[in-house]
Amino acid sequence: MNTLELIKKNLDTFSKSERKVAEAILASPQTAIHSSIANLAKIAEVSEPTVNRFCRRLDTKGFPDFKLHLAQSLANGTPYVNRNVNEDDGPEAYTSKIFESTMACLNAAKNGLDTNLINRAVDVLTQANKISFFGLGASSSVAHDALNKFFRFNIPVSCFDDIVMQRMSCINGSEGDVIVLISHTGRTKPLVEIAQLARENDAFVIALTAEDSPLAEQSNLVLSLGVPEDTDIYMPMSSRIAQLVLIDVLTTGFTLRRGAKFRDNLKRVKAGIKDSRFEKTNDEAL
Amino acid sequence: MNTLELIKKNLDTFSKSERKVAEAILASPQTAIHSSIANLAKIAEVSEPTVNRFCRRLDTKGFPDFKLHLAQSLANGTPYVNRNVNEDDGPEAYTSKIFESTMACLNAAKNGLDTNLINRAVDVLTQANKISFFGLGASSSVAHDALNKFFRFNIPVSCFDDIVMQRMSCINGSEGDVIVLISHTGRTKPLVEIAQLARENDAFVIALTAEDSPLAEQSNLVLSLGVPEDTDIYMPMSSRIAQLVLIDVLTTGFTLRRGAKFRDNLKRVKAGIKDSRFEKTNDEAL
DNA sequence: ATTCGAATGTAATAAAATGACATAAAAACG
DNA sequence: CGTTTTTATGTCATTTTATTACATTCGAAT
Repeated sequence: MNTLELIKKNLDTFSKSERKVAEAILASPQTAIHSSIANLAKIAEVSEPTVNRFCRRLDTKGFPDFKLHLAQSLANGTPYVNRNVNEDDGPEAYTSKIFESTMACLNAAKNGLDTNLINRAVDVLTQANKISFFGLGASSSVAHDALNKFFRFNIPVSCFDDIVMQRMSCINGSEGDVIVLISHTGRTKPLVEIAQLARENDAFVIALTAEDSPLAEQSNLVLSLGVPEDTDIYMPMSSRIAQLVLIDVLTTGFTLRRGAKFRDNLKRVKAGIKDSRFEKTNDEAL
Repeated sequence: MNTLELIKKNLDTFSKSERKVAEAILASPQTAIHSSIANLAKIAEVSEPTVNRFCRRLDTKGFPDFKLHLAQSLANGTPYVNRNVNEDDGPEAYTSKIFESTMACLNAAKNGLDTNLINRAVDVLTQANKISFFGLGASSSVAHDALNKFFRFNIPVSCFDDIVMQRMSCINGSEGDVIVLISHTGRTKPLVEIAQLARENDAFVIALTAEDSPLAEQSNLVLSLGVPEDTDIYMPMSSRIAQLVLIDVLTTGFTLRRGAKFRDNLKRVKAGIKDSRFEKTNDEAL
């Protein structure tokens, strides 16, 4: 855990002098990591061994080791705990807060992912006869994005954000079809019904959604992003970014699995859009 | 700059013994930060002052200071320099590489952004009579996403990924219209033409695109993400994520600017989708 | 009020880092 | 090709820094 947060959290478990040390560090972490133990002791108005004991209490080997941990926690982007945007933030402030919280969220998502499940999902996708991506509302753009990526593999792939089309597509389904359903909450009724319908028609259902949600229960394979969406007054932001990155991961896994043969396909698609470009075209998507 | 990368880059500027130190550190940075100077000297098979001199050469005050820098650079997500996916990566490997490179990319984007321009863009958006988001190909999902966000503000907003619709929409435009064009390269011909057309019809054109691109030249305001897209054989991934986060930033700026009054609107939209959900509905998007 | 135990500080010790100097290696020059 | 000069490296002494052992103080409990 972030050392700085750890200190903050344990403030009341410290003794009087140790708290002085804690406060001196919190007041200026940057000073702390560049001070000797003697210097920090003077700043905190305690003795040197007290500082040392403080460090040990935080599960470090001693003062130098503690400085290392602290330095790392300072480097970690989010120096202070609360990164929520508030009313009177200026452009500078809210821009970096949003970027930082998105990064933190991706980091959390990364750590919470089960790579075995990802591998399974890639397995299933590579063997699919046809792949469909469905999402509603905010998740529909994630589905579109997935379409845009998978379509380059030159395999049958579709994407609908219209519930009627989704239903029809499911009904016409058959074994070998893979349906990828995207929903952050996993509680969107129509989508849960789609999952049922798809399975009744022998399709394989992969869900990008929350664990233990109704949608998860109806799916064959669940890729959950343990992103505790900050239920602030704004809208789902980070969670969706994490979904997109997960799509990137699946796409990459797919590409690797299919091997060199399929990489040629990508090149062909890219070449195809080349002449709709101005010169100096470096080959990626529009 | 990242200390580890710095060492790697300057490998050939070091002297023979110093290179030994560099290699010992690169071989196991984790060991390095937990060693004393004596220990590291022994590992690298050099004398202690050599290690010290090595540290100074990297613009640090000495060995302890160097360890601090190194520790920070190790904490920064990208422990090793080359984070590109390669053929024989397993799920574990490519998953974390993609997440990490996305995070690194967001960090770069964050640092490269001009918050003054963001503020201007928010200004323009709040004063718009009508906002349109246009993108083609991979960027169309970004446009969709923007639509999904801005539509909640209860203002006239549209989004087309069809070039004909985009043209028509521009032709019907008038002063007070704001067109947001999204293109990573800024070299997609049709979109550049749209920019021209829009301006001829007195619309204000905001471009999310590369600096100094044809599209940038045709726009009133350019928000550029200095994301040097890794032109590997895969597809644009990180750059698009950065665009999405930028949309998040604009949305947030918009919300803050409009103040409390408009936040009620958001609540109403959320309430509106509530009954299409299963119980335990926490109010965010689908 | 007294005693016990925890918390803190003092001073000695050990460890680590740095500086000064000497030597060895390499480069430049005749 | 040898000599000189420069640069790089190592040895050893010094200083700084961290840690340990022990003494003292403070505060709570009896």
